[in-house]
Amino acid sequence: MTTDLYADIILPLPLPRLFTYHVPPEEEFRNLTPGMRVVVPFGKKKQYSGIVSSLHHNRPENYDTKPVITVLDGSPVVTSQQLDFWRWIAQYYLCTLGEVYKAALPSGLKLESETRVYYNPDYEQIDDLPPKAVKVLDFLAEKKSCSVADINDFLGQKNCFNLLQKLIDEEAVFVSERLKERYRPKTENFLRLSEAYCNEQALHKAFDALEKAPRQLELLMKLIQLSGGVGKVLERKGIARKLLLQEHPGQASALKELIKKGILEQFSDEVDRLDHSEGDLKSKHQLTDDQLKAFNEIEKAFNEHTVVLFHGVTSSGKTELYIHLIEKYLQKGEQVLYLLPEIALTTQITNRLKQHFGNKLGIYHSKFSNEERVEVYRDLLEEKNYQIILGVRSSIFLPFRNLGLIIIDEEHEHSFKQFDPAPRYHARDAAIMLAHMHNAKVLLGTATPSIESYYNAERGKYGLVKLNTRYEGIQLPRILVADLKEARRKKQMKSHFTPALFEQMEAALSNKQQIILFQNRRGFSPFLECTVCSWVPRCKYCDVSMTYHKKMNQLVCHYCGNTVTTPSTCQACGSPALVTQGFGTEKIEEEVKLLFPEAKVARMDLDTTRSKKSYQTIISQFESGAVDILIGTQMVTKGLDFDNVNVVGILNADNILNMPDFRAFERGFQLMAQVSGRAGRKNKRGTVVLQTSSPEHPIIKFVVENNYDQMYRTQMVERRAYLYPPYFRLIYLVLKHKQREVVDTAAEALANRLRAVLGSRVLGPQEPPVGRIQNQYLSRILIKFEKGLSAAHVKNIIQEAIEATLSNQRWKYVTVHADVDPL
DNA sequence: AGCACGCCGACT
DNA sequence: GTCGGCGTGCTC
Repeated sequence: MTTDLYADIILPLPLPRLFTYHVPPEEEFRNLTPGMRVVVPFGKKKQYSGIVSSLHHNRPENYDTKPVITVLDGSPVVTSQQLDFWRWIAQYYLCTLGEVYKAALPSGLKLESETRVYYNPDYEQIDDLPPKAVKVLDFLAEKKSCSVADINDFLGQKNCFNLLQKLIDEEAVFVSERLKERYRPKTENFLRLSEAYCNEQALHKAFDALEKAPRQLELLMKLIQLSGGVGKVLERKGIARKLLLQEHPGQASALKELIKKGILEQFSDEVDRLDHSEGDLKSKHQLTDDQLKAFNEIEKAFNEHTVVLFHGVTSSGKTELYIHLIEKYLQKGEQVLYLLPEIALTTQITNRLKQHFGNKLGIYHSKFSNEERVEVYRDLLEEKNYQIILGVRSSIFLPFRNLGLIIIDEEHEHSFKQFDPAPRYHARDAAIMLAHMHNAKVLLGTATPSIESYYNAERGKYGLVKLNTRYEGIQLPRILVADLKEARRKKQMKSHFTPALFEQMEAALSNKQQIILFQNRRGFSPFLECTVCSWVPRCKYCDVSMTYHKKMNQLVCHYCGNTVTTPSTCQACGSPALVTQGFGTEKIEEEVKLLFPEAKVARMDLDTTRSKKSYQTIISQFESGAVDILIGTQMVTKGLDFDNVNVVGILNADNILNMPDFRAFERGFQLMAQVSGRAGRKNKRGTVVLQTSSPEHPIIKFVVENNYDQMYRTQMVERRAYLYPPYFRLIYLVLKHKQREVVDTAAEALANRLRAVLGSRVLGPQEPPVGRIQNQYLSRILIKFEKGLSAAHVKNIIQEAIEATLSNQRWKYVTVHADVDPL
């Protein structure tokens, strides 16, 4: 123990430990508290902004500490409750705190270290320099400073390091690490009366003076009007320049004159990027009797349970019920988090909530810019406007102070689980933990509960409330099963359409009704194939065939993003006979256009909805009736309500059901039930045509009967028999290395080590479906263990086994990551 | 994960 | 002879 102060810092790195720095005695660090951001040196020249995890007086024994350089905050940006939550995530999902930090803070609050190069004005050239160096020096002399990347760009080469080193040795330039604050508040120009004119008398004088300048007078009058009258304008609150000129376009010069005369003054101020406008707050609808009954049951269930599963059929008006519930919590002064899967967060739902809650509603979404996300974060931190957050997965990391309720809509959705970068967390499960920490309630809402949640509800861990009637008596759609095998045998198929679907589409089009076609593209994306030798183009870095994108005439690897232009000849045999295989939404779109040349067709999938705007455009086009047929992937199933859709076509149910995954049937049921729910609105019963080669498949039957319970029971029998969730827990361990041989032996060694303790609960190692990604070979171990075994205990065993295996010189450079509760 | 150091092949 | 490839090891 010393009197010196040390800080354990969380750095945004996938390193397992925290790093200890000493805190200098200066005044600046007097109020240093866990949760504040600090800048610390790391390695030879890097600087990072880290989060103070804890402060203590224990001097580390084995190394000298470096000092904390600066504190970035006057008060913590991460609350102690959040830190506890981070620690739980890291421990439960077997990842580092640094990885959680990276995922939890909007990148605008994470600083980036950037090497700056500065020109030395005192430099006098003595030796001769190579011409390139002179060029760089001239460039720098003009700009004073720039980044290393800028010099590379300027020279048009990849690496200028040697050149730069020479210049540094010459003392012609110097470099330093400068941290760049990435978040800049947005500012706007405002106008107000200048001090000198800030009384009625002076104002009258101004009016007189402007007698001969009607435009300027007009502007002044407008300013007064916008301020809310003469009395108000004297308060000098400031009116946005933009707003003032909006009504008097082209009068910037008149405005300039007013400023020059000293009547008005212009100043800039920070503005919110987010819309706080109240709009017309609409009062909520009355709940129907059935909804009200469900509402009361939910309230009652919350008395006994933290989590309640709300199983309401599609179109039962769940959102309306949520609104009533949210209001209750707001009245108690508590915050509400409303979680939605990424793809479901459409303007439809945001508008609806905005109408009810106005500026109390904050939206947190990946399609929002960094700045916007920082503003939501800061707003919550400072407890300003927002009491409800409508957000995606990552919004569980926002700094809630007083969370009362978390609604997780479409609870069954797989996109709540993060896959690729760690932390591989499930937002639903993590949110339940978060609720426990805040003593809040959780409502899981869905028409097709996940087996796990339904199981928890059935055995009494969660409360369960059902709502089986659709809003305004809308009938459930009629589901027709069309046999693909039979239609093919009888040669009745029109490309991918059975007669049944084709007829329904024709009928709908002639009745001016809309159609949604659903094609699940996963595992069936279009690729190129040589008709002569069957060669298929594959990614250079990954073990997958490349996906063909017609619009861009490119082949794209969906694993690493590598793109190449489509080859015109086969790379194996030189034949030009390359054809596309497989069909995705793009192919369907093309066919529909041929089959229904009169109809207007739109496509909605990952490719067409990259931006916030394009997504919106497609939806509003369909809403307005400008589009007759909408073709899409999963996206079309989520949270969209259209009034005029009468036919929904599921083009191929088999490729959902035939996925090599124990959840394939559950998923298939959810998907088909959800798509079907899009059919039929107010006064007409919709039709769903379900095309399949196995019409007798039990899941197809359950979908037709809308029989969730039966589906659940049959699935539970299988889950028990084959030791799957919810009876068992799963953890995947994925090993990576750039040599096949090294990963394989490492995985074998790790599996054996685990087997020594866990026995037959350890399966594999096995090469995953895609065995190589970005030139790294993969191997996977599955650990399956019964609910009775302590998960924490198993995780300890896993961590020790990984550590022990990697300590062997041979496997030193193998990386291992865990996927806890994989989907 | 970066990033530097260090030890070997292909170029002025 | 150097440039620059990537294997190895470290970061409080």
